[in-house]
Parts: sequence; C-alpha cells; structure tokens
Amino acid sequence: MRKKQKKIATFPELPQAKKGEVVTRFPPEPNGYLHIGHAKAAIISREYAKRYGGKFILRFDDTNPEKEGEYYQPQKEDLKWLGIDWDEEYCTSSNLEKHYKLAEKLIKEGNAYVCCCSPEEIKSSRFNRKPCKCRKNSIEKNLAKWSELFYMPEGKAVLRLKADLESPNTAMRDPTLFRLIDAPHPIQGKKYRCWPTYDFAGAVEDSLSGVTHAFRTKEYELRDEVYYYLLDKLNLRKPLLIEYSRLSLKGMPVSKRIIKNLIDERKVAGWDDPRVPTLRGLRRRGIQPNAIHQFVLSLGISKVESEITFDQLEAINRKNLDPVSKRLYFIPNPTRLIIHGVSPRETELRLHPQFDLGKRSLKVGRVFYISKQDVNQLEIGEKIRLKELYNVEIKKITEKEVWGDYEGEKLLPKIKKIQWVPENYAELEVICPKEIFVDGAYNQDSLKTLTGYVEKEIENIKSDEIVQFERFGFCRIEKNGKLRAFFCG
RNA sequence: GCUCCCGUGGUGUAGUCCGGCCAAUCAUUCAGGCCUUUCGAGCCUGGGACUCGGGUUCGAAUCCCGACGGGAGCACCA
Repeated sequence: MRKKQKKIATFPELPQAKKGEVVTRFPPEPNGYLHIGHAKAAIISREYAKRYGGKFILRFDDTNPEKEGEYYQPQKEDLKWLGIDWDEEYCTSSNLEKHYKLAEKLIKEGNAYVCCCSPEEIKSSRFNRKPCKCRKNSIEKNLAKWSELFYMPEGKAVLRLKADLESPNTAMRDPTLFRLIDAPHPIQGKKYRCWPTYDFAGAVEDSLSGVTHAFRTKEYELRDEVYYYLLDKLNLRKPLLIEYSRLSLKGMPVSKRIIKNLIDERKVAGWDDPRVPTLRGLRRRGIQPNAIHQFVLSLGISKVESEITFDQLEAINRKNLDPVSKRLYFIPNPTRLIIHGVSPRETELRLHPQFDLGKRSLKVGRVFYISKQDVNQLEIGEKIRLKELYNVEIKKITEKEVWGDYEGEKLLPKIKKIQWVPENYAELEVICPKEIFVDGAYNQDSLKTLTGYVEKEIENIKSDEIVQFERFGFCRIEKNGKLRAFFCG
C-alpha cells in the first residue's frame, strides 16, 4: 500500500565517463575523525564509481608525519558506519620509493631542482616572480644535491618543480614537491624523512592508481594547473579533476580546527558531542547514515558556496525514521492527573500506528502524568482523551494536580488526544542539541536538557535505537551506564 | 594588493555548455486545509527567486562587457 515512488536526488552525469571504467577515490588525511564534509567527499566519489560500475579506492594521504595520528582505524569505522565500502585501500606513505624515482626523473629532465633558500627567500622570490640562485643549477648538480638532500637537516632544503615563475597563478611559481620531516610516521616510523607534498603525492597517486575522475573541494582550484603540468612532465596519465564547494552548515562548524577549539574550551564535550557535525556526533544525535546519503545527494556537486540549514537533514531523517520507529509516550514537565470513577486495568498499545512493530502493555490505575504544556491548555468541564485509553472530563486544576472524571471509552469526535504515563513510570533526561553558534557567537543554550517521565517500556528499547515520543519527536535512546535520550526532530 | 571561482525564492537545488517548449524544477521552510486516537508521516492549496546595468538577438536565467556582492588561493598543510 505504501509504494509511493519518491523522487530521489541524484548527481548529474559525469563527463568522459565510460561504463565500467570509472575509478574514483576518497583520500583523507588520517589526522582526525571524519565529519560531514568528509562524508560529502566520500559519498560523491563512491556514488559515481557505483553508478558507472567502476572502482572506488580508499587512500590515506599520510604524507605529513607531523600531523598524522592513529586515525586510520577510526576513519574506517566512521566510513563503515556511513555505509561506505571500498574496493581497494592503501596508504600513500607506502609508495615513497616510487615517488623518489619519479622525482629523479623530473630532475634528470630539468623539471625540478633542489632549493636551499630559506622559506622567506622562497616566499619573496615567488612574490616578485624572480628566480632564486638555486634555479639555474645544472641537472648534474641537482642530482647530486637530491641524493644529499636525504641527509640534510630538516628545513634546510626542498625539491621544487621548475614550472613558471611568471605565472599569474601563484601555485605555478615553482611549488615545493618534497620536504624534510624528522617526526616519526605512524606507520613508517623513522624509515623516511623526505616526504612529498600534496601537489606531488596527490597528482601522482591519482594517476598511478588508475583514478579517472578526481574530486576535490574548490579551494584547490588554483592547483589544477600544477596537477596537470606535473603529470605532463612526468608523462603520466591525467585524471579529470572536478571541484565542488565545501559543505558548510548554519551555526555548526565543520572545520576540525574550530571543533577542536570548542573541545579545548570545554564548550562541547568531545568529538562525539551531538552538537558537532562529526560522523560520531551525528550518530549520537540520531542522524542515520541513509539520511546523510540522501542529504549529500540533494546538495549536488555545484561550486556555489552555500550555508545549509540543519533542518534539511533532520527532515530527511524523520521521514526515514517514521515507518520504522516505535512509538512511546514521554511526558516533559509532568503534572499529576487523578481520575475518579475508574478501576485499575491492564492495557495493550501498539508500538506503531500503521505497521506491526509489536505491542507494549501498561498497568494503569487512577493516577497519571500529563505534560504541563497540555495542562495549560485545559479548561474545567472540557472532555479530553488519554490517547488510546479513555475519555476524561476535567473537574479541577491546581498548580500541582489535575482532577478528572472517567467519561467512557468511546472515541468522541474533535476532542484533544494527549499522551500520558501511568504511575509506574521511568524518569528520562532528553538532550536537545541546538546550533552552537548564533549570529557568530557561542550559544550558551546549545545543549538544552529536558526531564520528564516515560513509559516503563523504555527498558525494552535497545541502546542506540531511535523511537518516536508521540507529540514530542524522534529521540535516540542511549544506555551506557545512564539512560538518556537525544532529540533528533 | 594580485589571481581564480561563484552569484536562481528564507534555505538548498535543477536549468546555464548547445538562447525559444522557463509566465523557471524539486526539496526544505513558512501560511492555510485534508487525513490520522501524534504537534510525526502522508495528501492538497498558497506565498516566495534568475544580483544590478548595458550590449547582441525576433527572443537571454542561459551569450558578451562592466559594476556590485560572496568565497578561495598567494605554505617546506592537505
């Protein structure tokens, strides 16, 4: 009966794409947990590989030992949770020998040179478009210096591409290809100390690993020229570069740096704080992987820089959750309700109004709890219905309690139906994450906590399960030591 | 400062390459209604946009020029 075919957002066709011959990659630097920006990158690449029946590679771009940490495994966990699988996996750091050979080729053909100038000198000669003294060294001298380079102190020299110092594109003014780093590498340890830069490693790895379509964010656009120029000099196949805009969310920092600051300042609890758009944060908040996929797909791959509101993701999430989430009653700000003229009973309620998700049974007496918000709307003499139970006529309302009379079982038209819990309830804390920044300033109320009563049935809900508290919203239940719920729409 | 990229409703997005079928798509949001023992989901109706100014053309969201606005890069980070 519910077969309604919903339009699912898709990406546009890929240029120069042949069925079965598309190879894409996701190349994170293993220096932290994955966030929704990474998810966008991974989903775009993965999606296209799948669409054209091609191959998708996970490549760890771990070429800066100063920054890399032990995040290979956590990042893979994040990807798996997201529902991303890959056909191949490797680390750029395991290909350094190949990189050295290619560097040597560049030098031999006069396309790269060892530069011993200070960073300041390099910077100013770039700015002034003037060659430095190292640039005119002979090929023989450069080859000699290249072999010496491996034994020079850190920061003493670099290998530079001999490109175009006159270029209006600053990225083309002899970019650095290799530099010395003494910090130990998380996998390679102290085996290497001459490491390729992004410009070199990224282009070379894409080409060598067979990538046909390489996606990256817009801020790399100026480096396209370097990418193609370098591969041209190396006589390597050129993948097609495609840029898209970076994902930014309103009031929610995606940048690792800003999230780290928030953690350091104790403004958020950690990398899995529900206010933060790391995959771990989103997971705790109750955002499901399929919603993230649909969300990313709906954004497309345009280059327009935009600030997306979180409610779009929540809306998708809710729709996915609706048919599969159990319904329970939760009462925020509970107020006691005492009924006259009824005897205790046991009742069974469906866990979902349309689908068979099972039932829960409740023992009810004369005492109930209903929410303060509902009480505020009540009038003396009004008939209401305790949802799925029976009707009640309101007799008396005080600050602390409400009294009512039993008014029969028959469903009356047009009366309020409100949720309730019996006296045998469980207490529950509901965490409601809000935007971290409002008008650029930290939002003190970004993590509201609400307490209330919930049905005992909550004990049968598994940790991590998402339920819908009727007339309240969807919440993810967490039970690690402490019972808590996280509001997700 | 220089260079590059981008500019469609409140928010995203399709359309822009190859001008007409675009009095502009879809989603979300907002307003109202229907359905429903939920303020969820579903259904229906409505509001709301081609940054501006020139030009080319019978005709421009689409092409050209200029302005304005936003973003990025100018690292021995990725």
